[in-house]
Amino acid sequence: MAAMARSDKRPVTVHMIAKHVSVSASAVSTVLADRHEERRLAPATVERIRKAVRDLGYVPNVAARRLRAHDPEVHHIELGILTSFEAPLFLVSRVLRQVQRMADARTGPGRNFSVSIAMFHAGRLREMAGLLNASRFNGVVITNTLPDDDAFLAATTLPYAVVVLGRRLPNYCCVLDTPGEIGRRAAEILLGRGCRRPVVLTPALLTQSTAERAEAFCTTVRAKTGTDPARVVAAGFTPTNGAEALRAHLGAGRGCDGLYAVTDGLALGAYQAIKDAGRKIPKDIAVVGVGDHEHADFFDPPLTCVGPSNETIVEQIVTQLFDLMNRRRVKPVETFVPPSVVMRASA
Amino acid sequence: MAAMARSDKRPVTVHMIAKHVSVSASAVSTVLADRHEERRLAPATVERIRKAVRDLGYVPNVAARRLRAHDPEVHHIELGILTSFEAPLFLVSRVLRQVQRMADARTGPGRNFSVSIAMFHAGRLREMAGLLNASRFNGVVITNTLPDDDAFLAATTLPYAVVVLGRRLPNYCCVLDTPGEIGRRAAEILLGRGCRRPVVLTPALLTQSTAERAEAFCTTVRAKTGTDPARVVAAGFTPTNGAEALRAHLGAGRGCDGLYAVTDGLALGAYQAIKDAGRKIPKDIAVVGVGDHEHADFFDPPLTCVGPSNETIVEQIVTQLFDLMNRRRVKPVETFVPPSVVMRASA
DNA sequence: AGAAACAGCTAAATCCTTTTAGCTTCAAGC
DNA sequence: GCTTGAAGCTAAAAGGATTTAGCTGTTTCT
Repeated sequence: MAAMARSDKRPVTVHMIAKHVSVSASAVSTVLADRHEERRLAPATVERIRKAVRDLGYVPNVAARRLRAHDPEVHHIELGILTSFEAPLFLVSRVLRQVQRMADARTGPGRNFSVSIAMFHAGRLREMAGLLNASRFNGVVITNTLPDDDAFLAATTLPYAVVVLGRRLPNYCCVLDTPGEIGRRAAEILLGRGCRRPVVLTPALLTQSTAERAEAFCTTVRAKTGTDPARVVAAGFTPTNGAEALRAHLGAGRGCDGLYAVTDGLALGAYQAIKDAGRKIPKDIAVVGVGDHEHADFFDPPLTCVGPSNETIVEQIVTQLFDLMNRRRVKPVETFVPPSVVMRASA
Repeated sequence: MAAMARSDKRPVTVHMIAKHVSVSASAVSTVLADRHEERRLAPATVERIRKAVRDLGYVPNVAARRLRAHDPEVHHIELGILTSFEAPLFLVSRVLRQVQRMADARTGPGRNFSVSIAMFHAGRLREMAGLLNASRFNGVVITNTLPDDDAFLAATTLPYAVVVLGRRLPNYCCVLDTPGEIGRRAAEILLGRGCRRPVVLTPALLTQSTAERAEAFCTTVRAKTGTDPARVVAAGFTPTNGAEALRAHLGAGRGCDGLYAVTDGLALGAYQAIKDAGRKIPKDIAVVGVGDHEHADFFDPPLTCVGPSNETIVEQIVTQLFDLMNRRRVKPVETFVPPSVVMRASA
């Protein structure tokens, strides 16, 4: 039966079931909604329909249901946060909560919102259903894209409200931290503590933001000390990757008295490697992260962060998204948010 | 203008714009899709339409677009993970990834899936748009519900594929850890280490699962030692809440040589309170968590966990969800997954 | 002058479901 | 024999947007 459904050319519709059982579409719909009692369908008919529904493998078309079911007096607005599967959800969930808050404030009779998170495979944003023909969302926030996705976006202007978080793309409203600032401040903190052998820890696959942080860090260190910092490259961006990479570096006896990790996941792994090597944070090695981990404050010792200032970023994103939807803003703008520095015990 | 749009009775449709400008709906649609060049609309007309679109505050109806835009040869299936805003996303994102993996495996010509996370305000699941009339999802996984939501679900059988994670509801397929097991094992570990004054740390607002963990823990301790463990209640479930609650307990001089935290967020906060009090983990106070935190392995010391075994749970959920959608399973079943124990350094 | 090309637009069909109003047939009641 | 009621079903409209085919004038070419 299942195989039969699989091999069918077209999706099964209510009409096809109706034809198959020789009844009307209305009868089928009635059964699907479990309202055959109140509408007095004969039990035998109900059974025949049920069987056909099962045998043909019917799956309702939600778009059609929605169109039909919705109250024509109310406006239903669909918002999405688009992020890659591979990325952590911390910032995303903050954005979601804030979007929801603004949506709730505008919800009333005649207007309501649905906010959801949809994920794409990193580098394959273009394959996401309904993106191009605007048939899924009234407005989206896009984040955690890879270079391929950026290229796709740059080449296609999506015909609805789009705010891009953390990337610069000329044809969209973009919100991101002030270029170069984060890496520079991180370098200043480490050098300010007297670090002589700073190290930067990055994942192998750099995004626009991580690349820029590393770059600015190196540039600043070079400018102030004349030499480039060591670069330690982790296989991925999990704590495990970070721990392995740093362990290898420390194990090889190469010096390190200050570490800048371009994501907090890596910093967390670095903590473990540093402690395993018998070094103290911050006495032997000072550590600076970026504040993209929910619990940076509960690291041991608490992690000093130079990073995007999340409240401001989220606020900007949401304001722009709603402005775009109201057509109050027309031209794309780039918004740079200065980094926030949170000094804690690790540096 | 915006005010005007706000006060309108009904949502603005393409037809309303058309009437307003005295052109046909086709013309308006053409302009909305930015295809007026290829379809040779007069620039003046385009401008008039554009102005009306702005003035009337048109927002497209995505359900209608989707119905029209979709390729009738392909079946589009919409899956959702429904969770509350307040809950952490760790397990949710694992479920999502696994659902997506199974969906990808079944995607082909003629069949594709969208998976998304939708959030509800804790206790107000019933207000989620499209839940009741099945006009939003073909199948959902529901989790992180509060008692009010559970009551709502128990009273309403949603007419599509639903799997409930972490709760027992008679009318749905439920997947959850074996009742009582987690708390019991946690107690055994602490008592096995010779703890005499075990403490259980819980949030003030208990869910089915947290309540049960605490209960089973207490029962086991009572059975083996004759006395109930101390109960420390945190205001919420963040690390900060946990730290505050435990600090108060330790500060008051009440004893504690073993701690069971019913969520890892609380355990993380507890670590801080314990260290601040100058006590060592696990020497002075052993700690057991539940493994719902992504990085329990990178706590310092790594957190010993007795908790749901996530791979198994996620696998069960996804299997059942797809079975339900294929109508291969009809009756609701309860699936209990035995807890997994991960001994690390904290106990 | 007549044919062809073009500019600028519209009518109607289509996507899939659900619901409303109402049609047929048969049985019971007067 | 005629009305009434119920049982069991159907036809058709509606929901909003998009697209296809095609219509009406005007201009250009021969």
